[in-house]
Amino acid sequence: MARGSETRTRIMDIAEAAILQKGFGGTSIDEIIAEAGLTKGGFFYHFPDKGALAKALLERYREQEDAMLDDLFARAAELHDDPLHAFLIGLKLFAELMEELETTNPGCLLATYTYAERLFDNEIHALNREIVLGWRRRFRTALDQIATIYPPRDPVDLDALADMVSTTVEGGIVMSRAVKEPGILPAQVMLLRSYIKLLFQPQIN
Amino acid sequence: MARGSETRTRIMDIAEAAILQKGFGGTSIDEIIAEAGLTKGGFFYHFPDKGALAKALLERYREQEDAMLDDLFARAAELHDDPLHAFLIGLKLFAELMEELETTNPGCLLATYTYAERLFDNEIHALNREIVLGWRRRFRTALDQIATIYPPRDPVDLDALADMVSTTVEGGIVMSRAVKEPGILPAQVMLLRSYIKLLFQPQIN
DNA sequence: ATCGTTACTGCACTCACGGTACAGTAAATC
DNA sequence: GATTTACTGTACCGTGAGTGCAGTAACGAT
Repeated sequence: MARGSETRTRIMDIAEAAILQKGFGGTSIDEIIAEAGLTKGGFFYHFPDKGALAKALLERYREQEDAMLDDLFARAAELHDDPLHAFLIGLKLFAELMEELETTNPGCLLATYTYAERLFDNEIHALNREIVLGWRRRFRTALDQIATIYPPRDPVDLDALADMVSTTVEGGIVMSRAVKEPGILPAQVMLLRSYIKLLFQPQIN
Repeated sequence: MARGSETRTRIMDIAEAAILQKGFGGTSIDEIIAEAGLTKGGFFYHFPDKGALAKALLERYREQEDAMLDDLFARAAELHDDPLHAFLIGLKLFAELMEELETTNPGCLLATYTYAERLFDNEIHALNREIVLGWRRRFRTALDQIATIYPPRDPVDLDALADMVSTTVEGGIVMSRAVKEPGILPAQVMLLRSYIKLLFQPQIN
């Protein structure tokens, strides 16, 4: 049992790194098994097809990402009682994190799957949807708490505003990759932070 | 001469529609030539390889997109002399446009290329970079005019703010696709507009 | 009228990649 | 000691990208 799940994990680690660099279609099974030191039969013992590998990676990615966000915003909440300030601190911490991991861009996997071909079945598309809707719920909860205390200075739909966090991250990754400037992603997160601040912070007259 | 360029255009039209739906890797040459009614030899007469087709599509896309943005913000400038209000009108028009073309998402092609595999060579990556930097210059110019009149209420880097337009569009497309709600993209553009408004509009005390 | 170029057709092939099938086997587990 | 787990090894199939090249119909220029 331990021997098998180790191999499975090793396949997934190698595949994830390769896919984030070269895309899903650009990563061949041959290349994965060569690096993992096993044969084709060994690969297909663990995963019925390449799509199953994709799904397993996406599920693992969601768990890791959720844990990361839970931890990050929990730490932010400890630093400040006020929900607005806690959220702003959370976004700052998030921007700093994005600055650190220049290479292994998070969110990548989801966007890779969204954009890449029909190689993916409905299960993957449903999972993709679930992940994004989970982010919406997460940030919506935080924004609800803020909006009850601080009335927004411009009428906004809080679901759309919650989506703006994900939009900024996904868009920031596309931009960072296209221009090859890793600094764009954290800068965009900080602009989102600036908007949240202006939108909710009471004016000092 | 006319006969040849017509075929070339037909190939590109068919390919673009297929790629925007199914991704680059998910679109086969066989399927393109079947729809265009020609043979493999005919395809490779026009394009040395699939990458050359991708490059031609991206170049054509840039021209169309530039023309669209030129027209849109020129119309907005006609509607209002003030650069801030003209920009806000431009973003509104842009959001409305995004609402109309639910199917053929613009920006798609660039993000598709950014995310998709190593199938693309350095020329394509350079072109991708150029396109994004072109957008940065375009919006930076508009923002410069705004900032000279209206001092921003939060210190922001105007290049990053210019990039925020592209980030919002690219991220909005990823989100719309992932959740399968076409309304997300225009909603995100309107949130960007809200930020620009709050950032530059003088307070009414 | 002919010559050369343009824009293909048709065919035959190679290689990479995803995937299938299945027989055999070493090591761990019951 | 028997069974299950986790593979190896080999051989094979279909699809898609791409090559190579000979032939040819249409058209413009001389």
